[in-house]
Amino acid sequence: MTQRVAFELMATDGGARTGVISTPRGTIRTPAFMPVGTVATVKAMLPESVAATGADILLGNTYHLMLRPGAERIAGLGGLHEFMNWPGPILTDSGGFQVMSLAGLRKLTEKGVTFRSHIDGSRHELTPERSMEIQRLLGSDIVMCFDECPALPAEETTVAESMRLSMRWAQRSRDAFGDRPGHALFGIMQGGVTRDLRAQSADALTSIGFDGYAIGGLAVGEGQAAMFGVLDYAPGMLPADKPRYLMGVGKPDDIVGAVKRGVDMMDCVLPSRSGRTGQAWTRRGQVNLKNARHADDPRPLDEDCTCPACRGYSRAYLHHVMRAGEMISGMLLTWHNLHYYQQIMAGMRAAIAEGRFAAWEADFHATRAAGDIAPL
RNA sequence: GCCGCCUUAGCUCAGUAGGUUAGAGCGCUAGAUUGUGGAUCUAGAGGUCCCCCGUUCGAGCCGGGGAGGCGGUA
Repeated sequence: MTQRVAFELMATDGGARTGVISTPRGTIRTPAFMPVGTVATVKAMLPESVAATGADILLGNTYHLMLRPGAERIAGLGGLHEFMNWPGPILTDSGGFQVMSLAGLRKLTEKGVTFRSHIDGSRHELTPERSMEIQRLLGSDIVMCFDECPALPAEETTVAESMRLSMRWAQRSRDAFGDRPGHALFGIMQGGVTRDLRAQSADALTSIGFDGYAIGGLAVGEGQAAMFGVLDYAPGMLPADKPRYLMGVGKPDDIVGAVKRGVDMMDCVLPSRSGRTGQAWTRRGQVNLKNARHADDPRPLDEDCTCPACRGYSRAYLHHVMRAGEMISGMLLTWHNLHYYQQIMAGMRAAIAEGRFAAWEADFHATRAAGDIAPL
């Protein structure tokens, strides 16, 4: 396991890029969508099923796994890959985002964050050093720096101070991570929707030096137009020879727009969470299977989709099991959504490689604009 | 037959010293969800307050009669 994590850029088409990230645990085709497996499970899915959708890499989460079952316990059981039966690459989020979104009574200092668990109220401390240790114990292949992610909109001075703190934490993360062949450390750009702050953040990160660079602090309330506004310049501020990871994004059209602007990796809870709440994402846009109009519809969700939900079940059945709260509803729709997301990624990779991304994107939008199939 | 209790939204039920437009939970119809709490939030539709008569300026509420339900009893 002395092979280094490396990124090879294969082709570009406009701003869009395609390539391969190689790791000792396998290769990651980019642009890549990473299903989220927060607590050592992609909810409602077996790992082999997630792989069958076309996913090369999963996300795990420092915050959730440190609280339950505990990083030391997972290390004692052979690491996260062994523990959850996913042999491929895993990227772990550092916990900064969850401290913002979940923890109660958190206290932020230069050193790190003290907070109370959302599970049992117990007190914990997370610092860049501890986050690096937890991600090492988990055996993460791609480790994320510990950062702070402010919600938008926020005062520019607040965003600036937060960004500078995250940059100091990035240096401490880099120092604590050390040199670990076979494992990568990604820095996280912050700076909200202010170009100058994004530039300062990019400069800080590139002077430290990372194996890849994430764009954080987006899709947190600013809206797609503002997000695309940042993505029009942010990827270009990062080294072209390293992967660029847009964190937490997004809806299918967010993903396409991000790849168009030079993003190589993304993750989002949306396909899996939506799958459990009845929202399907298809070529034709968003379809809510809980809606009454599907109750008598014998047609598949998408007749051209090859996922198990579309091959074997009617809209009426998906509607029924979703309304009845049956577990298979979350399984089928999650599978479909993850499958569709990976189809988008595969389509973009092929189009970029062949220099026809613009045509692919036009078709993507035209198919969506036509809308869902007509009600019976 | 007699006695008691009950009848308010699709369901289960609140609601009176008699006072604008009668409420809740669930369900239903929709919406939101972006580095996952299988979480949560938002909005909407829906009523002959069992029926009739009366008292009253005014009745879901008070009086009389009737209908239906549940329980007890002969």
